[in-house]
Amino acid sequence: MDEQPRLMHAHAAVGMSGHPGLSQHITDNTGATDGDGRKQDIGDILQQIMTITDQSLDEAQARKHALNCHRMKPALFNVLCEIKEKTVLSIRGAQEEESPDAQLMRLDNMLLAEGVSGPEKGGGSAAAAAAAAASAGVGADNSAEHSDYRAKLTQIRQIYHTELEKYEQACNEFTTHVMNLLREQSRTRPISPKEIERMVGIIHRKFSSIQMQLKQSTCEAVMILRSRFLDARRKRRNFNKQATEILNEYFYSHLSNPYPSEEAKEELAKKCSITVSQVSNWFGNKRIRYKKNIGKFQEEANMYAARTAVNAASVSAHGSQANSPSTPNSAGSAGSFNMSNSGDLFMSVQSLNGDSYQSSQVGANVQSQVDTLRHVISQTGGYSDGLAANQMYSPQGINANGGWQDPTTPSSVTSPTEGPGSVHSDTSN
DNA sequence: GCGAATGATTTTTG
DNA sequence: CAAAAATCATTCGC
Repeated sequence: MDEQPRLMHAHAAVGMSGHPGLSQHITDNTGATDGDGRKQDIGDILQQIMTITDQSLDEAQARKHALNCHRMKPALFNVLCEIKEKTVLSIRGAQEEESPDAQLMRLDNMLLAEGVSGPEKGGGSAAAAAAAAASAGVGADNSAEHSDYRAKLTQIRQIYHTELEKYEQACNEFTTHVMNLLREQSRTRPISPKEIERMVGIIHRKFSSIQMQLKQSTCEAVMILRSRFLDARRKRRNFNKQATEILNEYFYSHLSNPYPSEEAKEELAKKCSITVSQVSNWFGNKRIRYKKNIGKFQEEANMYAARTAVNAASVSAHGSQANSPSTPNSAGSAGSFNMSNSGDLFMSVQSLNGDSYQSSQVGANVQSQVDTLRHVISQTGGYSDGLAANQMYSPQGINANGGWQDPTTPSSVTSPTEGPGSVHSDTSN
């Protein structure tokens, strides 16, 4: 119970509010042990702190100035800075983040690829480049088709750039502000330049994370725009008539094996001014749709077969080595040639089929139809110049299951499977 | 406006 | 993996 009176004493001292020298007296008065002395020191400091509020501002300024002018001040400051540095560093050392960097790079690359964040500022050129890249090889209709797309892309670009600039400016402003503040405070607080640097780093990281969000949302916007405007399904255009004719001609003249090789596809693509994959699509669609309903395509098949026959006839008439059969440029040549002749040619083939052939009656029983046709084809194997005959509306390659045999083998028009001589002509069947 | 046609994409298959 | 089959999304003719 010795404590109580001393505590009371301390309180009393604080309450007494006063002179700096007072503690001295108290210490002297109690005349206590070492421990007691330290406690007394704390009381002393407390009291000093409490008295600060009572001091006038001028007095405080004067004290501050006195402190600043103290000869030991710089040394003390340095020591404090060092200690702080060590503590802060030890706290900070643990965390290191590299993951957002990769993502940021991905976003940057994408924006660059999309022409949003390109080096050039003139909106038109970048957008045009992007549009050209996006629609490479589609054909002649891009400029009008993608003007809307380009406008929207430019809009996104502008928003992106203004926002980016805004963020950058805000970042710089904030950074300089904080730096100034810290520099000023470093006169009264132990703040080392390194710490300021670190602070700037933190600020930059924060702002770059905001920037990343901006970039991400820009990317999303571009993606949505892309899918909306460049999705080929949405912007489907029918091929022009000439292209369709060329494709159909190839298809029906290779009906036994309508699988154009890569080279053939390339050539067709070039001729039709479409892409190779479009040719592939076309043939895929054509094969499946033809096979599904041969009857529906019979007329078309006949037409193209006749045309091809004309072409072949014209070729054979002009000399065997004049025109390569692989270039059925019939659109022009067939027109000039005698069209009725082709009709006769076809009619004669049709007549070989006897009474069974009628385009309207097909469909009911595809299986029997296929069989019949196959039979007819085998009978017409020896027909005239050969070239045209076995190419004519001849699904002989279609097997019982409705598929073309051996689709992997490259097409070869000029090598029919059946020998013309092997078939004896029993047209009565 | 409707349905067929058609080019493209997606899913299945061998 | 390429082709078939199924499906989607658009165009076109009526």
